[in-house]
Amino acid sequence: MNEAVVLTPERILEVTEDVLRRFGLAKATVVDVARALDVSHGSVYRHFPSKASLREAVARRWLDRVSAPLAKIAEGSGPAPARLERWLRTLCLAKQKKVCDDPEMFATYLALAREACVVVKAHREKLADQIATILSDGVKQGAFQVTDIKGSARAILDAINRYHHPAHAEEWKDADLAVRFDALLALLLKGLEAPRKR
Amino acid sequence: MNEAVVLTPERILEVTEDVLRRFGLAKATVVDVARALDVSHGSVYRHFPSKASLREAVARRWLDRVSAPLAKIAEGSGPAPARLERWLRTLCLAKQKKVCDDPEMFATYLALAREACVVVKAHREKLADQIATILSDGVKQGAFQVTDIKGSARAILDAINRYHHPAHAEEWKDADLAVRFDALLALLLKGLEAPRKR
DNA sequence: TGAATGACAGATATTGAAATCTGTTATCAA
DNA sequence: TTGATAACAGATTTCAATATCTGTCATTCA
Repeated sequence: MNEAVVLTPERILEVTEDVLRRFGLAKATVVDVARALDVSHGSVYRHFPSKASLREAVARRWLDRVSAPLAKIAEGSGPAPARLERWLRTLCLAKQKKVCDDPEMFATYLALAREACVVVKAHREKLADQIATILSDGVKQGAFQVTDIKGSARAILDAINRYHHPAHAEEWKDADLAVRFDALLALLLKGLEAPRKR
Repeated sequence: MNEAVVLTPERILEVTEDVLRRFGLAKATVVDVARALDVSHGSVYRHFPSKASLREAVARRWLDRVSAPLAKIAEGSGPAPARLERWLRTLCLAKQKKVCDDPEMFATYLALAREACVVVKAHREKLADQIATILSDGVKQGAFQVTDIKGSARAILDAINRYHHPAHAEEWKDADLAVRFDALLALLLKGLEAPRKR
């Protein structure tokens, strides 16, 4: 089964993800990971200086799966308003999907978010950068009137906080979620809109 | 000390608040409350059917102290945009102040919010109603262009979620809080703004 | 020589018994 | 008759002993 496979950080991350999915964050141990890799637990520490940093690396890798497809939308072409709307909807749907599809990894993300972990902050900053790309295009297209691109990008991300931050995941089951989200998007897009040339 | 004072629900709520502040939510018991009232713990159950409902009643009373001053602003007069801004700022400042001034009661509020407690939902609904009052005035004044008053009120409350929801209290210490909040308010107010008559 | 192991110490989690809490009610006293 | 108590049962928490985990490092092996 476990043949002479070279132990790599990537391999450790894969297996750690599996262990987290199986046991949950609270019960998963470095010893579990080592056992699954058929190595001593000391070997894991050659690649990750602590259990906490292993946990962060796994979360970072997992969150990158959320932000990578969004980057494609952000860097796309076409009218900026439609692109921003698509980006925002995609982000929130992706997070909503993760709750159902990958509950234990999502719980890890929630735990890290509660700890104000740098990985979650970096993820948020990456998302804001993507929004800023779209805003910048929108200004060039004359579709958006935005003076502070980065500040507005962050404001938008804050504004939809309730729809993508893991602390609010339970609320994503509310029957009126879509209606409320639509109303918020409409308000934000209107706030970004450049005056119509008449 | 404890003379023949009639045991009333109001009195129980006051003392429960004191017990919560002293011991914190996790350690405070009905027996503690009864002891502080110099009655048997069974007596508390004559007025509140369970520990949970006592906890909720205390939280409701405490949250009413947040929403009551806001109602005064909402029902005030003057230009709706300025009033809405003042209302939003007052809400967020009040919550920020509670974290420092009343940490144990705030922690109780956080715990209830995490449980999707009806008290917290009612609080949120009350806040949205107050925003709707201001929006309605703004529409009458020709300052706001809003088609769905209630929906927009909820959208606004969602938009500032990161600045008033207890789950985000740790983030209220961020150095850039004020700048980010300002940017968000500007965006929201612009989104509400009626077209200028030219 | 670089990677892995296994032993180790201190930290943390688990466990089962004991203590305490929550909610209830028969009884008592005013 | 109403409000309070104290006793009770089942549920939950606490506690101290034990087990396990985290992180480290001397030793071994390929």
